[in-house]
Amino acid sequence: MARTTGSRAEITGPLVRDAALRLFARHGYAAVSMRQIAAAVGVQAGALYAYTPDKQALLANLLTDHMENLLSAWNDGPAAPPLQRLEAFVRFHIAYSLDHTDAVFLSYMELRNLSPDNFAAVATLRGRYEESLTAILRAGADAGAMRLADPRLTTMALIAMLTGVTNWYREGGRLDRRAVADHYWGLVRGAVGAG
Amino acid sequence: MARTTGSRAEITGPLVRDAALRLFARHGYAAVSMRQIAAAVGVQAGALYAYTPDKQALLANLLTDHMENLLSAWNDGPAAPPLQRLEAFVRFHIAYSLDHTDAVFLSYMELRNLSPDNFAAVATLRGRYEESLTAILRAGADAGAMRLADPRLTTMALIAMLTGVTNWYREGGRLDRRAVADHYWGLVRGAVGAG
DNA sequence: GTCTATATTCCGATAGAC
DNA sequence: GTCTATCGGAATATAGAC
Repeated sequence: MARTTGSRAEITGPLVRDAALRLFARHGYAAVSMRQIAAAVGVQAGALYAYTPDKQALLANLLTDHMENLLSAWNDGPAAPPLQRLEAFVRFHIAYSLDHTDAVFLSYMELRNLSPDNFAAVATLRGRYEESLTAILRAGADAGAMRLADPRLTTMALIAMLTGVTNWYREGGRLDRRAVADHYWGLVRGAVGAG
Repeated sequence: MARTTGSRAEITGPLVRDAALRLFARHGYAAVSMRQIAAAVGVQAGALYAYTPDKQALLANLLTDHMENLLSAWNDGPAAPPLQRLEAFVRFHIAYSLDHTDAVFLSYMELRNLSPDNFAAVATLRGRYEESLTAILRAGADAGAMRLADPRLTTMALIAMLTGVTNWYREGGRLDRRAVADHYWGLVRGAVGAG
């Protein structure tokens, strides 16, 4: 995979990020060396420092980008009925998680390896995403379409349940994505008392 | 914390395991050095090798022990009504998870750092625990006490939801353990169609 | 069982040539 | 922008004294 010298900034940058994301998710941030990332890209270790000031910034960048992408991909429809909004959230969260397994895994696995500043930034974004689900639940409870004891606790419980799909789902397995999402939506609907 | 020389095998062994568990959970297996573990215990790094052949075995030992403890702590009552068994499982799983946060976190965070043999051993134990929940769900569905589309998927979903409590619960927070367990049981009951 | 000392390897990051 | 080469330090693990 080694190449002779040459300038390919436009493609090398994303390749570095892709390789780092994959390796960090697979082996853990601390277990992956800059040399391994470089080898996966096909350059020497020193070349990576043209794209990131250091290893820590590389991680922080991956995590904040993931959270921002997640937030901008989720489009709530505040005018729709709460149950419809909730179903959309469930299906969106599952699909997005399965489409970005590495980033999802990394972003609740390596938060502890972020500097305080970077951690705070990611936590804020995550809080905003969680709050968007809480708002749906509150609206549902207020409208009488859902019956739930604690919107905040329910938010945490549901997100953990939905994200957990990445731990066991395998493409080509017994259930396809549609079937999985249908089943999870059934569970969620029951959990919020809208069964 | 450094001590002068002396023989304290009986207490040092557990101290090494405790320190390793805490540090691995906090910072990640790869990020923790044998020197750090030794410093936490109050010995020099070389002394650790009287208790473990290497770092990898230390991790494997912690994870298999955790799974074995979990399995032997859980006592199902197969004769009781399914809903009662399910409630007992929910309360047990939450309580046990909150009592062993570090081990729980570690055991689904550092599986990837196990050798294939050690991984297979842990996966088998985990599978047995999961199966004990699946059995309850099947019994509930057969008895008509629960309404669920897929016992296996429901097992994975519920365990992820319940384990997730370790991500946000804080002692002395807005809700105490009892209230948390009550709310989760309400969510589970709804999810399995027994609301 | 624990210490000190060390062999060996690898790490992140930088310097300077091209 | 990428290379080669290297600095300074820290890692796991071992050897031998006590």
